[in-house]
Order: sequence, then structure tokens, then C-alpha cells
Amino acid sequence: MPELPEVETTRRGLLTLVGKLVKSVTIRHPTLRWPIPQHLPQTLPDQTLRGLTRRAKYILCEFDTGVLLVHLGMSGRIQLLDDNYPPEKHDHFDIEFNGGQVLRLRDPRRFGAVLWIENNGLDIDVKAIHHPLLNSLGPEPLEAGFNAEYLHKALNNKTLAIKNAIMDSHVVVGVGNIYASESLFRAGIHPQTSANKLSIRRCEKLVAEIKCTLQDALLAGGSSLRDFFGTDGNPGYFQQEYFVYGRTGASCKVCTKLIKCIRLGQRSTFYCEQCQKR
DNA sequence: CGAATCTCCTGGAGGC
DNA sequence: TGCCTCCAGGAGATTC
Repeated sequence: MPELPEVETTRRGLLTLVGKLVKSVTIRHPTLRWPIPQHLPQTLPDQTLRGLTRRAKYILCEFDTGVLLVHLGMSGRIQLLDDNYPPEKHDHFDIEFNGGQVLRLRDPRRFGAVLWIENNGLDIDVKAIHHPLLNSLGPEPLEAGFNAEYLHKALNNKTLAIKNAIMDSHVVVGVGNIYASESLFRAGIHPQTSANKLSIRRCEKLVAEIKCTLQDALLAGGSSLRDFFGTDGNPGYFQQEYFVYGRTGASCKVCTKLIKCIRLGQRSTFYCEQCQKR
């Protein structure tokens, strides 16, 4: 479900909680990708949510004594409830705040994660947090550090398909299966092109289209495939703007040729052979 | 080292 | 209605 636009949409929907005090924490199903720390129901109450930031597809919830790192995996979704409604089957984790609002994590496939990073009494800038999951991440796609020069250099020694390369979080974060196909279409680049064969000019085009695609999706409130909804329960609308994703056999919106689907790195990959060149 | 494959888990869709 | 197979937005771990 969630790529960068969906995670960012989720984060923004939770900003109203910043400054509030935690009342209680409930863990119903601790076995996500990694176990949810069992001490959270003791640790978090009476702490203030100091800030909410995002790095890659991780939401970082800054509390007084540490940072709660949340990842939505494939099927995760966070709801912001104004009351403590009865949980449903896959509602694994709640944070209840003073005033009654509840942050609720639902994740049927349980590929998501909730982890705790203790700050050990130090006032650490959340941007400078050290954690194995955060240490080797590439640049944020919407920031200035992700540019043609950077990408060209990062792809320099890579022979794998460009589509797989831009989905590698060491190269650039936040680009998942949907937006990889969409960005490559917009850039006119065939997904099987060897990463190190892209000229600096085409890197420039690809960088621009990744930024543009993610921005457009963000403005639409993300994409709703099956089950993405914002924290307020409203779906995103970007899927209505897909050029290629999920459109196998339909005609290209630009040239009318039929959209093709191949498997790359075990993932469905959609493209137009007329509009996208190697 | 890079690249490809495997893995975690549940649910929905489609075929029979 | 039931049973089977296939597929799904991520990404770390493992293997070659």
C-alpha cells in the first residue's frame, strides 16, 4: 500500500496530535515484522508527542525519552480516531492520548513495524538519529540532494534494470512499485534499461519525473489501491491519474499502443513500448 | 562487492 | 458454497 506519498499523507494527518500527552498504549498483536517492544505500555504514558517527521517510509514520532519508529509495510494503515472504538481484527497497536484521540495501527499482512529508539537522556536532533534501519538510506527524492549528478554517479557501477535501481532504498528512498513504473513512463525510459547506461540527460529527466510524480500523488492525497485511506478515512485519488500501473492491455494515454506488463525483480512492471525507450 | 532470490503474513480475486 | 492458485503497495536476509 504505502509508498512515500501515502506515508507522508498519513504523517500530515497525525500532526494534530503533536503536543498531546499519551494516556495509554495497547498492544494486541506484537508480532509485526519485528516484535513491538513490550515495554511501550509502561514507557509511553505521560510522555508528550514532541514532533512527527518522516524519513523514507518511516514515520518518526518524537517523544520525551525516545523516538517511536513506525513503518506501514505492505498493508499498514494508521487511523486517527476521536474515540476509543472497538478494535477490529487486524488493529494491532493503539496509542491513546489525553482528550480521547486514538492513533490506531491496522496491518493485516503484518509486514509493518513499530520500534523504539531510546534517546538516553540526550536531546538528539531527529535528523541525526542512528539506527540500523536508517543509517544506510539514500537521499529523500523531494530534496535537493537527489539530483541528476547524484543519480548518475549512484548508478555508475550498476548493471541491474533501472526500475529495480530506483526502488533500491540505498539509491533513493520512497519510490515503490507503483511510482517506479509511473516515473519511468513519464521520463520515457524503458524499465529494463541497464542502470549504468542512462546518460546524465536521462538521469536529469528521470529525477525530475520522480519528483513530479511523487508531488502529484501527494497533492491527490496518495493512491488508494485496495485499502489505502488517510488517517481521516478518506481515500487518496492519485490512482485515477496512473499512466501505466495496473493498465495491462489498456491503451496508452499518450500514443494509444497497448500497455505491457513484465516481471522485474519479482514485481509487476508496467510500461508502454512505444513511449519508453532503452 | 553486486545481483537475484527468498522470506515474513493475510486476504481478495478468479477458475473450476 | 468451497477449494485451489495466484497476486498484492516493502525490504531485510540469504545465497550465488
